[in-house]
Amino acid sequence: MPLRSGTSREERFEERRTQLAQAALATLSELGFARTSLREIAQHSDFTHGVLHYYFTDKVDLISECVRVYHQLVLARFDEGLETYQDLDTMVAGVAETLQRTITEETAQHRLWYDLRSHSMFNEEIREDVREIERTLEGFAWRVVLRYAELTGTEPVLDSLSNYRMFDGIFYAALLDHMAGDPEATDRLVTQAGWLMDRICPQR
Amino acid sequence: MPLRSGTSREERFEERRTQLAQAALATLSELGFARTSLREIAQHSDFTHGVLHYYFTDKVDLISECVRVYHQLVLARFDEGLETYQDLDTMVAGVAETLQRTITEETAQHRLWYDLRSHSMFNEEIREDVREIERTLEGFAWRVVLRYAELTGTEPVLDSLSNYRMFDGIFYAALLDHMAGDPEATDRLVTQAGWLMDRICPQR
DNA sequence: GGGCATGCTTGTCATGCGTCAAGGGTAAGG
DNA sequence: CCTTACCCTTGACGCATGACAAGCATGCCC
Repeated sequence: MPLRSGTSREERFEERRTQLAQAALATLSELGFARTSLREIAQHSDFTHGVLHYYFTDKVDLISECVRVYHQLVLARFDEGLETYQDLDTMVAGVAETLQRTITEETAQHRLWYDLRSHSMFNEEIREDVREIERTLEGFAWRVVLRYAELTGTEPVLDSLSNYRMFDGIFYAALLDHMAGDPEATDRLVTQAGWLMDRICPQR
Repeated sequence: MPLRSGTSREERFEERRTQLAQAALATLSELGFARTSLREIAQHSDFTHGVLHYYFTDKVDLISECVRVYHQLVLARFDEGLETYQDLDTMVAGVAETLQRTITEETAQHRLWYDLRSHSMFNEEIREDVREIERTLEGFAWRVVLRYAELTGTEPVLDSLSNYRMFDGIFYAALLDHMAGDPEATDRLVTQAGWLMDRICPQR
């Protein structure tokens, strides 16, 4: 009966849902939204396509769960220490390295996110989930800026939302360039981010 | 035989292709990429689905033509006079008004563009077409900045590509917000654009 | 150890897709 | 007036999809 004793039925149910959503995420990030079918998802997991209908009422339900699981991943990834940066040089180098690495190594995940956000333009059912993730990203971007301001002894002259939007703009662009094979994409991103940061936290 | 006498076979062929691509664009901007089928496109035109295969070898051929037609539309729209702005106040007001209007009135077309760009992440065949359009947009954004610099007697301190990417970032964000029902989306865009512009063309 | 709920598989259904072939209507040219 | 070339419609195909129902296996409980 239970896969793991000591857990209730509901817990096990939720656990499986999460597992399946994770498998679905892997497929989505490879093939993109448009090409991903339920059978394709099942094939990339240890199950068959029928099980998806046991755990999800329909495809939209699955996708929504995927978005929520993705959100958790985003949260987990960005938890890592901003406070470890004790001086400006370390932070600048660290952020630059992180940007470069995440663009080149986590390309598929970022691509999935932007694909998802695009689909929220046409699919109202996932729109709220997407905005929730955006709020998380906005919060993260803001914490970076605040730390930078702290280390430079300055004050941000831009609001949190605008700040996020501008950084998101250059990040998305760098991702697109990188995927198109542009070798200078990440360097350009770092330069642009530095430029922006200095304008958001101007030295007196 | 000919729809219009005085035109060659090739010309008429190209003309029909363009017409059909325009009809396809209308459908795409309404339903989005994922939901648009050839039958759906035909149903929104004066023809039946079979004709699409007479004028296009396959679906990718159609989409490519759509992107090219869209590009022409973009070019046409942005041709309107930047040089009519004779002083700074007129320009600021004019650009602000244009931004507000295009977001609220041409929502579907912008949405289509970002949908298209997203799909270029997974569909390599349209990637080059998309980049071509981006170059056009970049050029337009740069001309706006140059005109602004001229009227303020300043010099841009950012390169053309970075400039485009940042403006595109806030524009895309405003579009998403507007579609999500946020009534302040366009006002925020104008504010952000002003902030950015002043940093790109700083007063000495 | 028989009964039974749970978890997963298998097979099937209708639908809609891209593609294509065959054919009809129409107007120009002999 | 008849032929011919062109443009478009119709209908059909093979296939993939989301959804679902029936059934099988597993392991707990009485």
